[in-house]
Amino acid sequence: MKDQKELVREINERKIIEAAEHVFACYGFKGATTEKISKQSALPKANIHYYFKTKANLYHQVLAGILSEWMDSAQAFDNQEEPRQALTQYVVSKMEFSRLRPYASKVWANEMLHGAPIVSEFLETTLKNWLDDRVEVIQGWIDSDKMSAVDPIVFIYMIWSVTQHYADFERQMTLLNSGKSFTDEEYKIKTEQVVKLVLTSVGL
Amino acid sequence: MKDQKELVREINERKIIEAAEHVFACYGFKGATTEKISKQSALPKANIHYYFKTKANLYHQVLAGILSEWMDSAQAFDNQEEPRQALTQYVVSKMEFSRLRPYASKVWANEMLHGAPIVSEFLETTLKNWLDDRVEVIQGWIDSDKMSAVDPIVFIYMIWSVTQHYADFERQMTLLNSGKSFTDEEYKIKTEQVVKLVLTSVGL
DNA sequence: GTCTATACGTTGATAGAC
DNA sequence: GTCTATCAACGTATAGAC
Repeated sequence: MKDQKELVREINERKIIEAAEHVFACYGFKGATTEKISKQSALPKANIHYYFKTKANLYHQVLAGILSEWMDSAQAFDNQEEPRQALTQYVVSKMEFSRLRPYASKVWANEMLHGAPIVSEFLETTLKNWLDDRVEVIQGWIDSDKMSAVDPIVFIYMIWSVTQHYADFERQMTLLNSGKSFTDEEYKIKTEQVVKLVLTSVGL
Repeated sequence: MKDQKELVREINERKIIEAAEHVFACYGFKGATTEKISKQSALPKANIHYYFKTKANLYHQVLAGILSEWMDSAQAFDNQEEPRQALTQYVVSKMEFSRLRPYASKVWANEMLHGAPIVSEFLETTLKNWLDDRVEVIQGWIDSDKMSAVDPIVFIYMIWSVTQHYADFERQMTLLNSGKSFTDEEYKIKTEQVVKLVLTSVGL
């Protein structure tokens, strides 16, 4: 049984990581101050350093959490054998991630924009392996005439970009929508449209 | 005829804006320091302030330049009457922009990620008008059965995201390509693939 | 117009009382 | 483990010599 202090530590670390993800997403690594994170988490600034030692370390841990979630949602691709079902499920899962975890997506985008200094290794190993495998699966579908012949990499990048756009460029979309965010119902329809475009683009 | 000093001013301002675009793209607004910009432009730090007064003002001017280029490339959409030609030209033009001006695209993406504090007004007015007009054009094509019935907005967002991805996520693509950037020839092929996917997605 | 030296504010991090 | 007070480093901006 966990003692009191351990429990407090867990709760506070979670609070801080959530707050940090929010602040890093909104201001970037440099623009995010430990004071902003402390206010967002409703915890004193010194506690941020007590729990995470440095801002850089906190950022690392935020990214680690995002990577682990990213890999989870990547599994949606493999739950189905047929391209139509697999791609639908994957796109829907990516769109849900953008809807539910926009800050995570933005932190990720920010890290990429600025040269991926922290997650380079993950990209070169885990993600590259995942991508290579998925390219093979797609190539298999193409070879057995289940979808049209396209460059699988270009196709996957299209799925990533179009789905992540709904998180990363949320602000642009809202401003172009007369300042109104999409309702859940609207977002559901947008998701269906995205699925349709993606499937149609490869003849499904 | 311009005198010597005016010429020097023009040349230096251009140098600084180019350097600033590069540095803002790589480090974000906060992460970009006037010292980095001064080194990148090979001009003393004090001159940055002499020409642009504040870092914020310099950032404004960098964004203004990007907006103006953005509107130029937007015209590619209107050079053709038929959807196939218009969309092809537009996608190619967006892909070229990502290839030739990756830093501009990244500064833009960064501004969006962090809530578009500077360009909100442009988005709500100029860009919103442009978008509304293009939505009408696309709806016209749909109504006259020249392309399949899709949500024009979702479709345009797809074009934006997939083309801009090649600039903003350049680093991710390079790392997933065994550390090698795309050659001009490879990029040309990728562009053709993107055009094909976009056209096919709406039945063209 | 150019550039060195510096003032001032901000921020990451810690010491030390509780 | 919590939190206030404070330091040291950095970065923007400017003053003033050339």
